[in-house]
Amino acid sequence: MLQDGPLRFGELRRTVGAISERMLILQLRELQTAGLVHREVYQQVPPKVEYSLTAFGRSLNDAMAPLGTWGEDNLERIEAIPFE
Amino acid sequence: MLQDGPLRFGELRRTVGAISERMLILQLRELQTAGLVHREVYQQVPPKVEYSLTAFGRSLNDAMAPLGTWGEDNLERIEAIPFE
DNA sequence: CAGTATCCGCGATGATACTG
DNA sequence: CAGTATCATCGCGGATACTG
Repeated sequence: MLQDGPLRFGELRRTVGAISERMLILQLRELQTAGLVHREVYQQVPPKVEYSLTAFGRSLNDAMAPLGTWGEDNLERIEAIPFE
Repeated sequence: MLQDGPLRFGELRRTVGAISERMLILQLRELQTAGLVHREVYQQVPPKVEYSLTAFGRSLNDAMAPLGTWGEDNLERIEAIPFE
């Protein structure tokens, strides 16, 4: 599970790991449009932008938590599934 | 939410709705390989095949239930999200 | 640092026809 | 009824280069 505090773009990138810069941006824009993520721009140099969940985003995060737990509980079995 | 009893291929197709025959088969085979779905073949004419969840499948279904509830609870807001 | 812009391949999916 | 087989398309996402 990811931390819940606001994260800067670079932090997010490192935290998520296996995602290209392009896709991370596209996803963030989409989540923002959907009202799940809030984007806060700080007018300064160097640029600083923080992303955080909205209340709506947190509600979805909560709803997905059991699925995350299931994934952890069944990691071995899941990883044993062959690629078709 | 879908019913949980065994369903025949045609029933599944009608129940799910917007899915091509091809994709339904591919998805079912994949779910079967993953151990989430059980496929029971009845040797008779006309052919009869029933699909049902395994215990593993039910556990995933349970883990996804809260997400389903969230979706229902937020249907209006979700449908208001514009296509990008 | 936090993005944009552009090009491009390839796999996912649809459409259609056929079968035991 | 319950699939399979084949072909064509299309847009997702990777790679790379550039910018305020």
